[in-house]
Amino acid sequence: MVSPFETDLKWETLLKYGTRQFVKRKTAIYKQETMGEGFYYLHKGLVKIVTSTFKGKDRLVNIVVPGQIMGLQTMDQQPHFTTAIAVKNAVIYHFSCKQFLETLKVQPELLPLLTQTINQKMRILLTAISMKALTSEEQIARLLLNICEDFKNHEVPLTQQELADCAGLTRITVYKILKVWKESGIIEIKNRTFIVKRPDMLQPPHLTACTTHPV
Amino acid sequence: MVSPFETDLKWETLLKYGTRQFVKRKTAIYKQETMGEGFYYLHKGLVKIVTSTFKGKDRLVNIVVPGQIMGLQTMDQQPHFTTAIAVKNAVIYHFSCKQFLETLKVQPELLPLLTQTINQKMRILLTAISMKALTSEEQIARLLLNICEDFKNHEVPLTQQELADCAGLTRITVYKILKVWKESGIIEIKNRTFIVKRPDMLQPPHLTACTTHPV
DNA sequence: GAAATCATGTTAATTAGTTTACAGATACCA
DNA sequence: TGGTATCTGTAAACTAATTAACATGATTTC
Repeated sequence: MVSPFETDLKWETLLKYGTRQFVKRKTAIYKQETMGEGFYYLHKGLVKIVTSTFKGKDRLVNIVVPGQIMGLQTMDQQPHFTTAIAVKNAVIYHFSCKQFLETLKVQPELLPLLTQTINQKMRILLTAISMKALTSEEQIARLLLNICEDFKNHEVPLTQQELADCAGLTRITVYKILKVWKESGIIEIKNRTFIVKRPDMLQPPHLTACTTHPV
Repeated sequence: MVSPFETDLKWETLLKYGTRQFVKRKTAIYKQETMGEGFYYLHKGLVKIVTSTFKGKDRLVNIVVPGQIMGLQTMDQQPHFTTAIAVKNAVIYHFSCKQFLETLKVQPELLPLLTQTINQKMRILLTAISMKALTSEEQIARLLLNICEDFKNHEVPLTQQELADCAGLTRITVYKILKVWKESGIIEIKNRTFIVKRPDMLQPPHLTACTTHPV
């Protein structure tokens, strides 16, 4: 699931404590089950957070946009329970947990920032769970809307497979739905990126009219 | 989802800062969308954490057993995004966020306790998401195993409907699966509580043999 | 610039799970 | 103690989504 919430947190002020790293597209920043010695701030680029489910199928749980934090799980000396992969070349800052905890002691006003960030992640997960009560069509509609909001423009830099992984559906299902939307002019597909032309048509009340089945 | 993890956190040492409350069965401790001024420690009883999904269907996201914390969302001055309902008469301790943050300033060694607790909740949510990759039969199997582990005995104090709400399935589906398991002696149902007789049979490799469909 | 890899387009068959509907059992309350 | 409410048992029909399979088009990569 993609964050339906704004990022107005101020991690930027802490960048001086972090070490900058450059990450190439398709490279993992951290991997599920491995131990990490800190967390990351995304400065530029785009990162997807995936989790390998029981059957080995990946599930895309979160898309991290610049200004956001990832990998906080290691604050707890626990292995990562997700994998972070750059979908665009990225610039990240790494923070050591130990050092962050030290900083926190002298600057306790940072704590709200931490709890806010964690709560946001928690909400994202909970939203992903709630989404399962919707039809696949509604799920993908909300997904696209959230992504659009995140990117401020209406381009969606995800493949059909990734969209499917977001919602826990198959690529075929996603394809069928997108096809209908393409035909009715809600979205446009040109060289492998979607552009949402009519976000209003993806809003809940409008959706019922669209059926995923041929007449 | 029910916690698959142990609780060896030491919130008990902080009880002196909390105010004790008694909660009757079927009563809400806090409600989704309402503002809360603190979080809760469950001392005795049993509490289910539900979230109202988009279609109004409830989803049971977590079962809180004694020794655990609930309602941490309000640390962030945000409304609760879940509802907590006692399923057994409960004794809880309420902590004011403000006061807890003050305590944290003088006792920074409490921070790991907080991050551990939050991480645990996060893991629970993520597990619930991952479960969707499994068949409904496997989901319910894992659910029962987790619940058994949580309660240290093999009795499951949930209705079929609640099990269904845990997994995001319908009661009929749950019923069908339980029926097969009952017939093959894996579980026993007497006056509305399940007892898991053969937890081993619910382990992944064994499960494939059981079909939910009549021969 | 050719080969290999990856992403999309499309169909048909299958199936798992939902919906609906109702009867019987058990608990609760007052 | 009776009545209401809640929970379980069960069947049949339906449908949405999956699986499987293959063809075409677009990028990487060497």
